Amino acid sequence: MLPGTRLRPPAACPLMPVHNADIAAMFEEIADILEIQGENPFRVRAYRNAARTLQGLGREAKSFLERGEDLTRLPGIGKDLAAKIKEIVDTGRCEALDKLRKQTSPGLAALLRIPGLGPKRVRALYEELDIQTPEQLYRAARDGRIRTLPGFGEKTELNVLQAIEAHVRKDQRIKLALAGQYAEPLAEYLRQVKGVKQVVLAGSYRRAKETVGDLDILATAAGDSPVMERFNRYEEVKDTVSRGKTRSTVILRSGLQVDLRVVAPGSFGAALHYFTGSKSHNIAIRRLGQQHGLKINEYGVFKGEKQVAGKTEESVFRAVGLPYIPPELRENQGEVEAAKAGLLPELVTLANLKGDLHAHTKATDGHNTLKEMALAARELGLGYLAITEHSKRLTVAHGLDQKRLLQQLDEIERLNEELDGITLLKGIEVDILEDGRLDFADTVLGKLDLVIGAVHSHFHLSRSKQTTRILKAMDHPHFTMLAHPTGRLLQERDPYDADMARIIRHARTRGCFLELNAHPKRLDLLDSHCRLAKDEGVLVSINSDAHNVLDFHHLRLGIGQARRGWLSATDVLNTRALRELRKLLRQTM
DNA sequence: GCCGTTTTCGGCCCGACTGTTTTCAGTCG
Repeated sequence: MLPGTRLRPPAACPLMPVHNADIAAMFEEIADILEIQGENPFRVRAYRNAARTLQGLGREAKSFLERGEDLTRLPGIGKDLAAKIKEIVDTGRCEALDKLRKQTSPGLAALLRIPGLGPKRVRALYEELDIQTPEQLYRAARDGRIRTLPGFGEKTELNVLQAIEAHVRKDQRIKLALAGQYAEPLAEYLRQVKGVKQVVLAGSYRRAKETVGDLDILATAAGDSPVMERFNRYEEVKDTVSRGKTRSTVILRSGLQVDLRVVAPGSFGAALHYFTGSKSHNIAIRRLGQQHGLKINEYGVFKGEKQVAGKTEESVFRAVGLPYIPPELRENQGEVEAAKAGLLPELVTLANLKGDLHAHTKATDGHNTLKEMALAARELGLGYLAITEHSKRLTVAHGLDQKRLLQQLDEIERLNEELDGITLLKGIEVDILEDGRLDFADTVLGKLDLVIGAVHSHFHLSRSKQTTRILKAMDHPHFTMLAHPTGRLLQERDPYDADMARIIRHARTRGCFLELNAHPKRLDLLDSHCRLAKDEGVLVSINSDAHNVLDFHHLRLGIGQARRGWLSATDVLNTRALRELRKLLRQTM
């Protein structure tokens, strides 16, 4: 099967509410078409920047307009784009996009997604060979027609063929935790090579993004080190995509692409900054450099010919008058401005966590006993652990009914008397039923230290029904915390459609909490939700959702996600000591 | 199309690698 077109979400129709993602998709489409038409690349970038701003906003553009707030205050959005956003929100359409669509073939944007094809080549393929879809491209390449075009050759034709085939086979991104399993051993292998001084995993892996598209590895090494040679001979390497003296790209057997960049030690900081990204953060920093009369590249910070910084990342930031910005914040989502103003948050760390408020045992779908889970949590330095089994409705997980829950509460009490250094809290992960009721009676829920509510069914309700359902559950007097608030499973299931901004505001009103679920598949709240929660003063609990004793290590992933959401220790519920935690929990009951 | 310690025009980040070229365009990150 050919890749077909990776379809964008359809442009919103006038009767449907328009979300930021819809507007962003329309702006991206405009950018694609303009790019193929050979428009001013900076104009193209303006649309892409605006799309990014909208996606990271955390609040609907619609609500800005309803409150009469000025959209041009947002970064990368000026008078023209603000007017287009308003047009899209009001009508569901964008006249400029409609016009562009008429001028071009709808499939061309999909061709841009094929590695090796940029706007120039896509345009040439369209104009010379009338190629409009990946299928047509595949046939043309197979028939040897691509090589006849000026600027194309045999090699390019072969690369196109392979790129399309690879495009079909592989999922584009892999989950952060899985990336680590490939990345860490490879980094360790490189560290063993003669002459190598430092090896660091950079890119989106270092920024702790939920998924990673490729691995970026930075090394410093002596001039005669065989590191590049050894990299290309790593036993998991299947293909070498490109290979130079300072930079190589390979594909591992797993399909994962890995870039290695080697620089001299004096350039380490500049290269690490450059290679960590994000791209738009780097652009912002380089622009700031220009304002200071400096040129910044991966080799250092330069005033004229002279290198003035770059040995460490700190020195790069210092050169442009900024404090160190942690990698997780480098998305050009306000971190540069915050750094300038001295308003960067001191981000939460794993060491700040004093406990975990979501875990399962053998009683439902977990694999270890209460005691084993308690001891494992204590081993990691946690002082408390909430046991939060599934409720009876979740029969697939062997959810607890009232009798079994009460038995478990007794057992927890006995264990708490027996164990030192860890306290088990009595909880439940209760199902939020379709109508917003909870899957247990008040009398039972009242006996618990905390009640975590979760949606495990009816994922496809309309936005308004889903939102109402969750708000109603939160209104329940015993409701403490909303678990995995978006319900997404990375690369498996989209989040359910619910108004997160409203849910977060409601949590503030009700005095309850939101979970950041640290499971490698979940990692929700999203970063933008974390920022919203922080702004609203809603505390977030970073929970492992452990189903066995090894799962507590997932907390590290949750911390990465929380840091990307700008959270400090004070913004996180389970950084509190047990006594203070109990006080906070009681306030919600 | 955005933006302003070079502010309403004229800039807009910067370099490596490949392939098709004889000096560089295109793509990528």
